[in-house]
Amino acid sequence: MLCYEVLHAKGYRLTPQRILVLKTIYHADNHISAEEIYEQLHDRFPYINKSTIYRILELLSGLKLVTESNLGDGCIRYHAAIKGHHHHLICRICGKVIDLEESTLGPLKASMLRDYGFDADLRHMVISGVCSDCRSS
Amino acid sequence: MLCYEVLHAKGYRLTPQRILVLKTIYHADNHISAEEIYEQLHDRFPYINKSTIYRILELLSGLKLVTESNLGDGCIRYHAAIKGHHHHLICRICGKVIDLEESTLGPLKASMLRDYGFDADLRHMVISGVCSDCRSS
DNA sequence: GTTGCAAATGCAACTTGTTGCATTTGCAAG
DNA sequence: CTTGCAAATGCAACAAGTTGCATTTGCAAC
Ligand SMILES: [Zn+2]
Ligand SMILES: [Zn+2]
Ligand SMILES: [Zn+2]
Ligand SMILES: [Zn+2]
Repeated sequence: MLCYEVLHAKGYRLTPQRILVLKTIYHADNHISAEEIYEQLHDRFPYINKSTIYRILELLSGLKLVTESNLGDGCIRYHAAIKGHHHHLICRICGKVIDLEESTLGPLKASMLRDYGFDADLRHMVISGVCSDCRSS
Repeated sequence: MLCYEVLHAKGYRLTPQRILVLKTIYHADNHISAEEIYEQLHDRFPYINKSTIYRILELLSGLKLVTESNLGDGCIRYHAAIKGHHHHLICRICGKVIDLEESTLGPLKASMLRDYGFDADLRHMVISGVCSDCRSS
């Protein structure tokens, strides 16, 4: 897996805990929370500590190996960056989630750069609002 | 203050705690956190309870009397909606904050509506990235 | 001004996430 | 295969935010 090489190249150790967290995020169907990662791993490997999980997630996020997103359920959720980027529209009435291609926000990124010289990090945005079904009723 | 009328019109009681929280947010120079509101109020009115503050903020936010935003310092910060809306670009290198007029994201809002029928709530976005100064160095 | 009662608050226990520090360990060098 | 040591982890205490429930109170009706 490419992630291991990134860690090694930047001088970070390849510990069993880091490998387990990376595998858990990679194999998760959807976006997974720190708590869920901890629960899954602690069942099989009781020696794994909660604070270690949080520190590993902070590291992986800083290295951009995983993306963080706040889907509005009160916790940060993680996603393997290697699986690609995308955005979410979340309906605040019915909770439905619409996924957007990363490229959808290309014009926005370009206008930020042109007007403000600001290189916006738009890899995994979450936008709240009301979906078409809920608007018509 | 208009906020009181909104509360009354929707059938919510006008309690001393709610009035104090509204005044504190309105008179805050910048975006203020729940913890800061609690500290300021608890100094002068020791009977005020922490959980009450959090519940009031949740209510005011739901009624759109205040806007929530995560400026990346680990807590949600609040802003009086009556003072107007805007967006923030935050540089992840130097921490500088660039404020945007609400209208800047008008085209984005329009394209969400046109392409997905989604009425996006873009009143107070926070976008992370790298500012022009930090990019040139 | 009383009264009645649902709404709001205070309290305390709890959950979730963070931090400082002692111990352990990945891994590079010999 | 050892050794050395900075990096990483485990632990326990802590901070921030949430929840259930008993008590209090805003306020509308009389
Ligand atoms: Zn996503
Ligand atoms: Zn909906
Ligand atoms: Zn703001
Ligand atoms: Zn900068």
